[in-house]
Amino acid sequence: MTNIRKVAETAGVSVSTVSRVLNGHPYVREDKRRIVLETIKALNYTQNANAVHLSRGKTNSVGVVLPYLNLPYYGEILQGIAEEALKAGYHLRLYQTNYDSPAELDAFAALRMKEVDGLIVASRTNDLEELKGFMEGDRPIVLCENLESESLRSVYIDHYQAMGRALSYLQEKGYRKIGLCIHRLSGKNSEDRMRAFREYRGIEIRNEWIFTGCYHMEDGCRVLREWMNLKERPETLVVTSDQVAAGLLSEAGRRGVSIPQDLALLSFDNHPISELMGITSIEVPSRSLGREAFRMFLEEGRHRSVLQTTLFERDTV
Amino acid sequence: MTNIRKVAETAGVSVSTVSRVLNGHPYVREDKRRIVLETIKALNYTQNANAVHLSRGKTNSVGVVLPYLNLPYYGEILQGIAEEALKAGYHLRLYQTNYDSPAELDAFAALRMKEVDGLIVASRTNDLEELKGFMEGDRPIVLCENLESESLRSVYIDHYQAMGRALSYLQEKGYRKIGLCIHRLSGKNSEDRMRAFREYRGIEIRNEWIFTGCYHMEDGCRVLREWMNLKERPETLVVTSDQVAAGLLSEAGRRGVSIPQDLALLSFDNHPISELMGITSIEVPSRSLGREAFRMFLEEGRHRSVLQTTLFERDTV
DNA sequence: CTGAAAGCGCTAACAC
DNA sequence: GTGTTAGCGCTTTCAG
Repeated sequence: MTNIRKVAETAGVSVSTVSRVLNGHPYVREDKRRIVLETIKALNYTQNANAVHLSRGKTNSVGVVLPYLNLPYYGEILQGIAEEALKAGYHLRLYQTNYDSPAELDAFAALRMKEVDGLIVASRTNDLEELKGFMEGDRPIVLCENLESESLRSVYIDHYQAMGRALSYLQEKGYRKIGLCIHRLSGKNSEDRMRAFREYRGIEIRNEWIFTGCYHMEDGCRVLREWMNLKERPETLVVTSDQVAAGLLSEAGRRGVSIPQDLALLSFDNHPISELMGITSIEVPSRSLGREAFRMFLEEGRHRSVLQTTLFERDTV
Repeated sequence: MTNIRKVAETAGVSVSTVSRVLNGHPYVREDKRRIVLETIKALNYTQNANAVHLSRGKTNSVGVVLPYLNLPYYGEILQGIAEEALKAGYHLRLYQTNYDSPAELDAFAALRMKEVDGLIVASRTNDLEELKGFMEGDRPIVLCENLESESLRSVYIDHYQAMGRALSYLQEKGYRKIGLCIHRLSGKNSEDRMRAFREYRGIEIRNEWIFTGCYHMEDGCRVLREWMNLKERPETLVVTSDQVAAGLLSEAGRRGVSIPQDLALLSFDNHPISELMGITSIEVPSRSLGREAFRMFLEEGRHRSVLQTTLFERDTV
């Protein structure tokens, strides 16, 4: 167990001198610095991160809270966070929650326990007030949702606006009967989308045209079959992820449903698959969302940031 | 800054007693236990993880080293690891490397610094010998590649065998001229695949039929165009990921190339997209790979484990 | 059952 | 420039 004291002793200097060269502090004579460096190498010494963290009171790492890892949307957010973290010399601790409340609280507990310097929450299931209880003075929490708060930081896409835009685009194209494929009904982002959907005027919507639990391609296939079994069908579906839209589209091909003649599809994300399959999609800049979330964690001051969406017209509307 | 000592003082007991109730140790009288618990709640006290880690010499977390986060293969591995880690009460530290050598070494440095209790390496770029230099007595390193080693642990898919099987399947189907789409040429897994490809007898292969840098759908599109520009074309392509095969397939549709008549495709992964698009694919159980990797990190004893692949015949061969 | 005290390994204020 | 030393907050012998 070779520690800083041993290095100091064998190098014939004090621990503080060793600490200074370790941390690149000034005021160390060149010859001492050199002998310390040599001793470190000779003893094959490495700092103990936990001791450093304890002493410094921070860990240079940030926790990322997300429900699933195998969904492109979260993969991209994570990638964006990772890119910025790498630049800033931060590391990521992952809290994959499956929207399980205790698993999510775990991440917040880690914050209080000073295991992470801050938290980026890509999506959550716990109540905001509950979560606020875990706040620690200067340890930022960034949420990827539209939020007004003194204490929390928020990077988001205006899903209310994006949904409104989707609907007005469909309306312009002459569609009236509109259905929806959505991940879940709870959660700020989903609620914003739902609200926009329900409040929009001049279209026909029905509860049985709203399909929830749509995450993967398979869900898209399932929804198309359900759509076929409907007595009264919507003419078009707004789909909150490209993966699901891809499932819908390909199942439609198999079942002889013409897109967009029988059913139009307007999707969100604009990931490569939508371009590949010619799916009209509204880009949600998830990678940028991740990047921005990390920057917001790092920088003091900014507490709120909106990212813009872009419509890509292709062949499914 | 409410710490264990303060809790002890206000509860009127010693720090060790507080520590005992904190850690659920036996031999604490019920009334003391209760008063400690109450004081903890009253003072809104939380343990400092870094102090615990320092004192215990372990962090209950494992580092995961992988090149990219937005590739389904790695997403699934990560998901598998996360599932098992959750069960075991471990946390994940992410080291996303982009196959950048220093970024990868960072993870190994963290191991030496006792920031993680072990490492799971999904894919690496550094030399094995170099990495071994970072080994710490009892801190396991699990690599997702075929490896014989006393010190390292290995969970893998036999890519040599899987490739051989792919080729013999194609051969049975009457194909002779075979090309290859592969991620990269270096790396144990890729080398195993390449070796199987080169050593296989009775088929025609050419260097210009080997396409590297194939990760995403877009790469598949690109490769199809390159294939079209070839004077002499292979009749079939073995593709090391469904995403890339999907790109090839859809670009083929756009360019009027018939699959499998003009070009057959045999892919790896068997992720949902291959089922969706009817791509013949050899299942690589990446989720299980992740799960198994974590178990191997945790359990003493087992040092080597192979996972089997399964062929799913569909419409592209 | 309980407490005192010796670490765990490092940082940084302070004195020289 | 350099060394001494008091923390950082917790765990865990060891003695009682």
